[in-house]
Amino acid sequence: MAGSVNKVILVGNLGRDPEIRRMGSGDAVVNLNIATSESWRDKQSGERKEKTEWHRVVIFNENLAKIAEQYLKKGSKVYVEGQLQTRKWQDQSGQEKYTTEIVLQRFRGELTLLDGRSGPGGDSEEYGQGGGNDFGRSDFGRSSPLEAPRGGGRQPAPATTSSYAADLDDDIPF
Amino acid sequence: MAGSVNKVILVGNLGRDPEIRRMGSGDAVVNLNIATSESWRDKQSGERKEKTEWHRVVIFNENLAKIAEQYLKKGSKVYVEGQLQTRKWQDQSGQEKYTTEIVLQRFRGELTLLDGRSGPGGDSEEYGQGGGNDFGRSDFGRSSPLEAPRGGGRQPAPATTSSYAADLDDDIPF
Amino acid sequence: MAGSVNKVILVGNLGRDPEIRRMGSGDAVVNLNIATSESWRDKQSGERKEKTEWHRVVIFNENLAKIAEQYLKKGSKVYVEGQLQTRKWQDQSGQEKYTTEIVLQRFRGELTLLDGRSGPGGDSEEYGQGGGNDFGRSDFGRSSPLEAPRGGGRQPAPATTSSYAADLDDDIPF
Amino acid sequence: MAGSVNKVILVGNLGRDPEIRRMGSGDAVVNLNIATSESWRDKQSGERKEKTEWHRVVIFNENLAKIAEQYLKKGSKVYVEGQLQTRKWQDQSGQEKYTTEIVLQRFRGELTLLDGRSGPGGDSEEYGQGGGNDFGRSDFGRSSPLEAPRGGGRQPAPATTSSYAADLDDDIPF
DNA sequence: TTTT
DNA sequence: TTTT
Repeated sequence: MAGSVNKVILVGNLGRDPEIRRMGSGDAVVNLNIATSESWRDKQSGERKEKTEWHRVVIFNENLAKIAEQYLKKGSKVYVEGQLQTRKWQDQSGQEKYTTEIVLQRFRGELTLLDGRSGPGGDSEEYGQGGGNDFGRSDFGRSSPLEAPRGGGRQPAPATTSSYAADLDDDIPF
Repeated sequence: MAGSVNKVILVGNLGRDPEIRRMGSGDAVVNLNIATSESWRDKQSGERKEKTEWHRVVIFNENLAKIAEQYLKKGSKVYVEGQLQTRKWQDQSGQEKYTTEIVLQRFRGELTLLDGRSGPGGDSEEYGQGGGNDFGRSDFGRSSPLEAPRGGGRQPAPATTSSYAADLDDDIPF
Repeated sequence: MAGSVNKVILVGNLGRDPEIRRMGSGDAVVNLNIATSESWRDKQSGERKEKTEWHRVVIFNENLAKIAEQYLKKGSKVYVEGQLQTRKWQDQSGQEKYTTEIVLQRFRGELTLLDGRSGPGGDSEEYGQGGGNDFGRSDFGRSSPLEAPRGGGRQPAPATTSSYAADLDDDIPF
Repeated sequence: MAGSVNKVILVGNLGRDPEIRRMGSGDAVVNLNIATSESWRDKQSGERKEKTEWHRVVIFNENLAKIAEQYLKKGSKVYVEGQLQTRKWQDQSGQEKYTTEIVLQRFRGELTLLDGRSGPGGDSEEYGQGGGNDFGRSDFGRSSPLEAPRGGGRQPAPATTSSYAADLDDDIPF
């Protein structure tokens, strides 16, 4: 539409382990079920109440899909940024259904693990020291591996996709 | 869930005039249909493509509902901030359906008109002079009218709810 | 300006305990020092690098100030939402200085504790069971305590300020 | 820090034309001065008040820099998404100063023109037809031009960097 | 310095 | 159904 923004920001916990599907192209697509909730005290009864909202997140972004696959699990607390998409489908009986999802497209979206210590079981020295389980705002996606990360002038070396992508193949990305 | 965030930010245009429903309590609930879209050039065909996403926005926030009712119309460009909620309902045939909406709860959410000149048709002197079609981050809601807007210390007079609430009763709030 | 948005979203850790100042009015104003950081692997050296950015957060919002005062401490991980404000001041030598802060005005902003277990030392049963250390998007501020939290129609009871405000006086708000 | 988020979202107007600097590498770096403001009615005096906040935005992202250079001008209304960075510098007298900016790093950030019709002066046919002055969430950056925009599976062709990057070289990107 |  |  020209001049539009479609952004969802969630901080919540995975209700179950990530679900990974493999596309024909070999790319992984990861689905997350994320719960957010609010609690309050009911004015009348004085009771504490809580309402949980479940969100369906779909990750097409390759880097983030890999990371989700490797490091997220049931209970993980994450920061997710994506866009809303509603798709139509038909159930077995031919009924039209609509599902709204938070989508992290290729080269788009962000996913950050917020648990104190969420890396791989063993927890490598890398991870322990290196710091940063912000596994990459995958905005960087698969940007040209030929592109040296010169950065933005006076900024210190910026976090480019290239380095993240490389990391994913040989060691822990955060 | 403790420590969760559920936030949607949209900038888009209304596909039709706002729909107003009156609750038993007399409160208005406003529904907006907002379009966001992205465009890109297809690599293969070289054609320009565009995909529009439609969002259903529900405003329970009283101040924002009034404002939406008065100043928004088909085509208006708005900034909306709310939270995702999915509700279950049954269609006429008893089929279970789910609808996901961006909800602006009472005292919650934001709604800002982004059109250059979007006030009421004639454009009142109030509006012309008053300035600001940022019709109030309705966070202020109907907070205590007994509360003087002393502000935050060194800040210049802050925009408090009180003043907004007052405005709503006697004149145009912006 | 009419139609403007000024929003900052941070997820980071406190570099030191909150600093509380008491205003003439008796209201508390809380300052937080929050660190965010990014890490990446340097293309040339192959080394892991990390850059930390420090943010100065000022909380005028009374509910959130109380909560920050009570439950945040050095190292706490928080989600903060506020607005950017730059103010001018003079140092001892009369030099003009500018400081940019993330401000949570009265009735505005959000503050959510993201640590797994961040409540008060003893940890009440309330807290343990009730869930929710999302201590209230303080949008609710001090909205009218005379206002029953009827909610937004079909929504389940919404989290209103009233209940939160009440909580703060007699028990743990989350 | 591991698990951090540093995000600024602004909707405001340019106080003056973009300032372009050319780096040694030939890359352009663009500075924007953006105003956001809030207005309210003073409780005591009954007067309308307004406070404007000025923001310094720095664009290192190459695509967005080009676009800012070409299409933004004094008065333009824009949506900007970047991150906070504070840098230290010395004025002529050797005094230490700090400046906080909203930075759009390479491959990062977003910039969307919100004016109804803000394209190039003459308004090319391309622009008129092409649609979309959402000039690309430059997340796409300069990602590999060898990467075909296959998209995210069932999604319709997604907006990939590739197409945007290509556009920038031969015609108007929106 | 913008915008309303 | 909007917008460009």
